[in-house]
Amino acid sequence: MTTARLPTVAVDVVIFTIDEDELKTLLVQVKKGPFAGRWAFPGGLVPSGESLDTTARRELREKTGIHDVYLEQLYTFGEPNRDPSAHVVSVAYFALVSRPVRLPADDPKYARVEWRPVRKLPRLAYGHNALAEYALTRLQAKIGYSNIAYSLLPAEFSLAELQAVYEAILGRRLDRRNFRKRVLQLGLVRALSKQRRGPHRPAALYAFARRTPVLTE
Amino acid sequence: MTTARLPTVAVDVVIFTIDEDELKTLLVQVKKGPFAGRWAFPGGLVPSGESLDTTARRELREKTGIHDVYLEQLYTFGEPNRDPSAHVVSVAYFALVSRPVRLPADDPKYARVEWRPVRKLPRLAYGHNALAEYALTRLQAKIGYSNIAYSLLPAEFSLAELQAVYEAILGRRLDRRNFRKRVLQLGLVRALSKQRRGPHRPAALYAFARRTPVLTE
DNA sequence: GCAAAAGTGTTGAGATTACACCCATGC
DNA sequence: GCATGGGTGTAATCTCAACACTTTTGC
Repeated sequence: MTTARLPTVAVDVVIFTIDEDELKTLLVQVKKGPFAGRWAFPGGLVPSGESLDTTARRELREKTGIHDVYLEQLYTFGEPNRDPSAHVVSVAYFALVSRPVRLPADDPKYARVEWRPVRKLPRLAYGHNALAEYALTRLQAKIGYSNIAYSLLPAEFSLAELQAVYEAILGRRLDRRNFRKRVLQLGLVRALSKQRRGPHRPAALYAFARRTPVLTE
Repeated sequence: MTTARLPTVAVDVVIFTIDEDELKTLLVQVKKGPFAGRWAFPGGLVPSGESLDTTARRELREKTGIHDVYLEQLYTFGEPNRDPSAHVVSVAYFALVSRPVRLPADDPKYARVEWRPVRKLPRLAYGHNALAEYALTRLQAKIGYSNIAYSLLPAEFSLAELQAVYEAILGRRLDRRNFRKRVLQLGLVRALSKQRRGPHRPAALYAFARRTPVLTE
C-alpha cells in the first residue's frame, strides 16, 4: 500500500434485504490491511473506463449473485483518513434485494460474509457506520414517495406482507386501514384475483403496478 | 492527456446567486482540450490528502474570492466518456453566494468567467447540462424544508426581498400573505425593529433566526 | 392626491390521523 | 367453536391554497 499521487475511486454498497421481518444489510469481514478482522460494507475499486453504476452492479453480482436489483447512488465520502493506508474516495450506493440470498462459501477477498440487522451493527471499518445511517435515512424517506419497495418483494404478495416491509424499514408500526387505503389509492399495487391459503383466513394477493422505479408524488 | 490506469477525481461546483431577481450560475470558458471554447461549471482535480469539501471550497475561493458560503454535495458522475481525454469521476457540489461577486479579470485556467441565467444555459462541456438540472432541482426542493436561503441574502432584508429570492429559485410567483405567514410561523426569520426607507411605504426588516443550515420539518 | 409597494385574515378543500368490529379459514 | 390473521369506514384535525382591501410613504 503506497500513497498514490492522486486519490483512487472505490464504490461501496449497502445491500438491504428483509429477513424474518427485520431489515438487514450485507457485511463482509476484511481480511487484510489496517482493518483486518473488522466488518464493512462490500466494495471495490473503480477501474478506468467503467461507470460507477456498473462497478456497483458488478460488486453486487459478485457478492450476492443477484443482478436484478434496485440500485441508487447515495453520497461520496472523500475524507483522506478513513483508510489510513491510502486516500480512497468512496462513492456509496444502496441496493435492495428481495431475499437474503445464499452467500458464497468462500470469497477470496473477505474472511466472512453475513446478513446483519442494520440497527445492531458493530463498529465498522472505513468509517462505514456513517454510511449505514445515511443509507437507512434515505431508504426510509424514499419508500414514502416512490414504489421502490417492489424490489424487496416477490411478484405476488399480500398487503400484510407489504406492510411488514414498510414497518421493518421505518422501525415502527403502521395503521392497517390507513396503509391499505394509501397504497391502493396511489395505484402503487393492483389486486390479482388470487388468494394465498394458509392456516387462517386467505389473503388476497397483489402485484406492484410497475416494477421499475417511479416517484409517486 | 494520457489514459490513466485508474480514474481521477475532480470536484465541479454549481455556484448560484441571485442577480436582478434572476437565478444565475457561474460559468467558465474552457481554454484547452477537446472542449476548448465551450462553457462549463468551474472545477478542479482533488489532490491526494484533501477532502472533497475542502477542494470544493478552495475552488470556490479561487473563482469568487468568497469563503463563507453554503456548500452541499449533489451527486457523483462517473461515466467514462464525459471527458474524451481521460476517465474523470466528478463529484458535483452546489454553492449559494449572496451576491454576484466581482470576477478576477484573468484566470490563467479559463478564457472567461461569467454569471449566466440558469434557465438559459448554452450546451455545456463535460455533460454539465445534466448537472445544472440536478442542482436546480435539489435547490428548489431544499429551500422548501430548510433555511439555506440565508446564504443568498444579506444580514437584514425585507420579506419582499426574501420572497423574491424564493420566486427566482422556484421560477413562479408566490402568494404574499401565505409566504409571510409561513416563514414567520416556521420561525425562519425574526423581525428587527428597523425599517428600510425608500420611495414608497417603508418595509420592516428581518434577519434569519439562524445563519447555519437547519432543516425546518 | 396619486402611484407604488407594504401589510394583514378568513374560508374551503383535501389530506392525514385515530379508531373498533366482523369475516374466513384451519384445527 | 375457537384462535388467528384478513378485511373494512367514518369522524376530527390539520395543512394548504385561494383570495381583496387598507396603509404608508415620496413625489
